[in-house]
Amino acid sequence: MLAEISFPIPLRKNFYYLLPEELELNAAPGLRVLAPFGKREAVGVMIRVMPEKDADLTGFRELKTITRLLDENPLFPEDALALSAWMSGRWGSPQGLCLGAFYSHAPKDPPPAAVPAPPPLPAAAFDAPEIKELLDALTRAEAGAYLLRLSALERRESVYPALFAAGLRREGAQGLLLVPDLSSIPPLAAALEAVFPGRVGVWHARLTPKKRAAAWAGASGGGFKVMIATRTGVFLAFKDLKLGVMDGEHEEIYKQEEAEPYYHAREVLLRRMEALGGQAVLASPTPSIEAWGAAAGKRLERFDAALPAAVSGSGADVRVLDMAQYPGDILARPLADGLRAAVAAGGQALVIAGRKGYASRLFCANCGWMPRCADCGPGMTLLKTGEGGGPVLLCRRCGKKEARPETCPKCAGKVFREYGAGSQKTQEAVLRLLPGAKVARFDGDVLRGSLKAMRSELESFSKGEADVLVGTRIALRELGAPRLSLVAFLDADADLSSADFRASEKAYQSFYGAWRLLGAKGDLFIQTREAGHYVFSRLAEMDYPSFADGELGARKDFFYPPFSYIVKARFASFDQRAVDAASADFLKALSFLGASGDGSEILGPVLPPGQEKRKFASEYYLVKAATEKAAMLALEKAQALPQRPGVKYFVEADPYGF
DNA sequence: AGCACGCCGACT
DNA sequence: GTCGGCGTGCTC
Repeated sequence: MLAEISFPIPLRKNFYYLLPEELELNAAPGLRVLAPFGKREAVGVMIRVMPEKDADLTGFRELKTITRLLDENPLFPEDALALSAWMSGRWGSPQGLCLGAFYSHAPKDPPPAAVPAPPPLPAAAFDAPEIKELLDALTRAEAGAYLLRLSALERRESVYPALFAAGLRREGAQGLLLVPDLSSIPPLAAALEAVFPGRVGVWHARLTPKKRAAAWAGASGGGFKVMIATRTGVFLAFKDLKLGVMDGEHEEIYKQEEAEPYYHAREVLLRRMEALGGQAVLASPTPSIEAWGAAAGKRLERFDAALPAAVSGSGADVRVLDMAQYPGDILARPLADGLRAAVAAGGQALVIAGRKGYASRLFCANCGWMPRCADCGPGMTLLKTGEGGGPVLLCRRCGKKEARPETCPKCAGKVFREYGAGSQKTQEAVLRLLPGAKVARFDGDVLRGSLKAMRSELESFSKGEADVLVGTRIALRELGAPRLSLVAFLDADADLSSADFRASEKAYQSFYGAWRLLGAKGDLFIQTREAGHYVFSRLAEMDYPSFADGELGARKDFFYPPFSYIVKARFASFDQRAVDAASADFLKALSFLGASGDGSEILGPVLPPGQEKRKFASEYYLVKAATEKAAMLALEKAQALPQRPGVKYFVEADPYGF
């Protein structure tokens, strides 16, 4: 007999091996095997066992023989092979790498047959009346997929333990709680410990090898009742996974696109829980429009956490400041007044700068002209310190530097103003405004400088020692603040001006997140030069469901997800003709889409601004496929395009970074 | 991804 | 004269 083996390597093919007779009886799909591979031995996963005559062995020099089986039984009770095959087709990474995501953390030696489970302690009941209907559904049904819209003041620490207490009543049933970032783990783990003492596991990428092995054993052996994990936890093997909960479902971090295998943890979780016949809950105060649409289309059942009547209707005041009225100001007058008042009253303020450092944009005070990179297009940022000590303009995309212009090339004006400010410059501006205040800073620079410096800045704010924290957006996520009474976004436009169809959603979500952080009262300031944008007009109500309904309608009108599936294909070369030829290949290979009559379409070519002047040609297309199946076929065809010399190909399903 | 082979630069 | 850079090619 032969065995077809998949290895965790970036190759889209599997390998055939001879299966020794003595292994035949124990061989089965889903088992890990050790096999000679090139000049080494490698661990692969058995895809199937078949008679020799079924394999196409033309052109083979020799067949090697499986060394040994690493597992007695498959590590996954569900069909991990089918899941990884779907994952491979959906996001385009080779199946071997997708399987690797499931199998790679397993210890190489077969896990002991009987894992010593801690004596089961009685699970404490945990009540959360505001989500009673969802708790009832979790208790009643075996299978199901739900969307939980958390209200503005809901605490995750009270809601999630109740979910698991309701969903995991059966002895042996296990739960998985996915969280977007490490800082969420300790408080949630503590809250879950109250319900399942001694039976809560933690999983994230930075575990030491020993802890990693223990966590794996606890999940796969059934010892842990609940595993709380970051993104990769969606691939952990469980003995009896019954309930998967995703916290902060709208967070982009759940989409892995920086390294293969590519996937979206939300989609993998839903698919996996469906395959297991279990339950999934997507939870967020601001659900993604994809999840919102799935609920509207009944793929998810939606529950809204009810606000206690006493607090509904209250919340921080929202002030959108049109920066056209405050030219050149870092802190517009109303914000400056608000900051003074907040600190004077003993409150804390969080100020979110657009970028780190000193960076800002330069514009002509007379005509509004802004310098752009002559080579590649984007607006240039102003740095205080060039090599000669004077100010220089920097292109963030290609790194081009040039001197700050003396006169405006458009109107010959000599007066320039700066717009926007980095965190460092902002910190100085805040110090000038509030001479006696303690101002901490938290951004990428501090982060990279040292972990200790970062912690101390953040902690001084979280403990209430600092009055103001100036940071970039990451500060929002890491934050605890006892007396927070003001949050300000100094430059809200950066996100909105992009080509990303999710730009409005993302912007609204981050404003809403900040508003939520403020709690029952306080001030949220948003500085913008696009005050007319509809995101701002909708902010006053702070009514996420109504915003999401509107956004979903727009997605439908423009045929974007969740109404279509996107595949992005980009071609780049120094030779424009080669790019044209690659584009022609692409359009020809994808011509089946137009013929299908299901509404699928191809958008493009999209050229980066200023393309004509550049020596490097680049363009992209967006395939909007009507069905997942059509998208997967489009992805496959785009990946199979003939490689033209000198052309770089970037093909991506379900892109988030634009 | 590993791991080897392969052909050009600074060193015990 | 060797060690070592990473380009290219292959893995049933």
